[in-house]
Amino acid sequence: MTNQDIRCRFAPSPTGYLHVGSARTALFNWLFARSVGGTFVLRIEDTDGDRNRPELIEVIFDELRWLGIDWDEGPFYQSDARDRHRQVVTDLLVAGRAYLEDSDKNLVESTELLDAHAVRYRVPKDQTVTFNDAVRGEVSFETNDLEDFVVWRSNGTPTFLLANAVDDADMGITHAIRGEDLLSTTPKVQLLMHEIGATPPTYGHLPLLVNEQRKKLSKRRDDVSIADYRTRGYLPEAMVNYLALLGWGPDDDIEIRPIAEIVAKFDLSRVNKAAAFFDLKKLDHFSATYIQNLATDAFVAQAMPYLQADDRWPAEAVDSALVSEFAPEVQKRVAKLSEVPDWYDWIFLDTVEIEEKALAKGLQKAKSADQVLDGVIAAFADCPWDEDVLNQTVRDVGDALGVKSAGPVRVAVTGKMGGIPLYGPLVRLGREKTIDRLRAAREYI
RNA sequence: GCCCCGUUCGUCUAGCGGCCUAGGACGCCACCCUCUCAAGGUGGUAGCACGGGUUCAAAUCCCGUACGGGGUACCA
Repeated sequence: MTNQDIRCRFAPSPTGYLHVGSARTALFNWLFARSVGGTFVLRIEDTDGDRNRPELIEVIFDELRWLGIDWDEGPFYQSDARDRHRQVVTDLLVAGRAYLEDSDKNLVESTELLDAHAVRYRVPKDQTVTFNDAVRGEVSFETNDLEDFVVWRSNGTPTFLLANAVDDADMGITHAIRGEDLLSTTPKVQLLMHEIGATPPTYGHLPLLVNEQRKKLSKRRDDVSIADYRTRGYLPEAMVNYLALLGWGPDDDIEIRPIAEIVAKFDLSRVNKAAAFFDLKKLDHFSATYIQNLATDAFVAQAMPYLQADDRWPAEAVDSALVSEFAPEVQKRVAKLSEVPDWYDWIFLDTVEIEEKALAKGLQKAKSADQVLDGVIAAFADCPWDEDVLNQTVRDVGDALGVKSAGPVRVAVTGKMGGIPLYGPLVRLGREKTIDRLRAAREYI
């Protein structure tokens, strides 16, 4: 088999939104396929009729595309192979390799029986199922530890075990890369594959992604929806880069790098075996770095929707030229796009509300803040409205009083203790609004 | 309970018998820069779970113990 013959797949079941664990599995399959020049197949495992939510299928595709994970074949739907699955179960029953649950009949005398009875596979005794896992090495199970498992539900649908085995065989999948939570289902699936005369693919079980409690990430408990990260304005490149480093690391210690390099470096056999904690702090660092490296225009284009959607001001109030002017300063300060508006708010707002701690620390407790504001108000009344002049003017007022003067001014004008450099935006804000804010703040002291 | 898997700084990882008095990154701390907050720069903090082997030599190989996790559904 050459690398071009390698076929792997991502096979999600549409029972929920795409979450980071699934996305990581999809990514590793994709990285593996791309790194060896093989084929990446997308298959939707929609056999569980009750828990299926068809409306989520498109959403899953959309999230994959957003992440830049493209597929070469598919999407295929497991439900389309229903007849094939039914035939396999029937063959198993006829051959005596499986039996109907809650029924005396050993054979399928009428196919209707398959709509009312579950079917269990007759697990052979005294066998050892051994396979060479691409990431964990040799793993083996005794069939005597396996119960006769259900391959067909009484509602007339195949279970994951059967559908997965049949589909992987029929689609010529050579490598099944999936989460470690599926490791113990492997012997069952392999047994079924042998029953239908197929050669099982090479399995590669990825270490689980876990939370602080070291438990498998769960949709209920943990914050794991890819869609949520997207909404919050994480860049997909950062997300993918970070995800690629969970359970794997390049040998040259370079972490933040283009996906093409990751593809070139990726090696399935070097994937780790131990569970990995999904660390939001590190993701933020990756995202911040990617945002910082964005060209100004690209950053502005991506940030505009977040600015326009902010309900503190009308969308029309967001002037892209103005956004652009201070973009480089904002880029250095955000980890995700949803944080952007808070760095610009004081520029778009007519009046600002002074934050509680800024009021206390920056104004009321600041030394001579009242005199600073009085001095600046007076000086700003007729000085040239220029960045350098404003800067120097505030300094002079402070020097005359022997205190640091920029703090109170910043709090008065922006309502916050910290922010992007003050004087450039002040020029754009204008003399009138600036002085109004200084006067308003003066009242609080 | 039973089966399976795992264990390098707090976290993600490099390491695949000598290059390791264990490297990088995030975080944290300090300093520099600075109108603030950041960014950036510099430095620091902290780890091979434990016990036995094998070997001239072990983070790396083997066995055991402890701890953690996954599975044990007519979910996947």
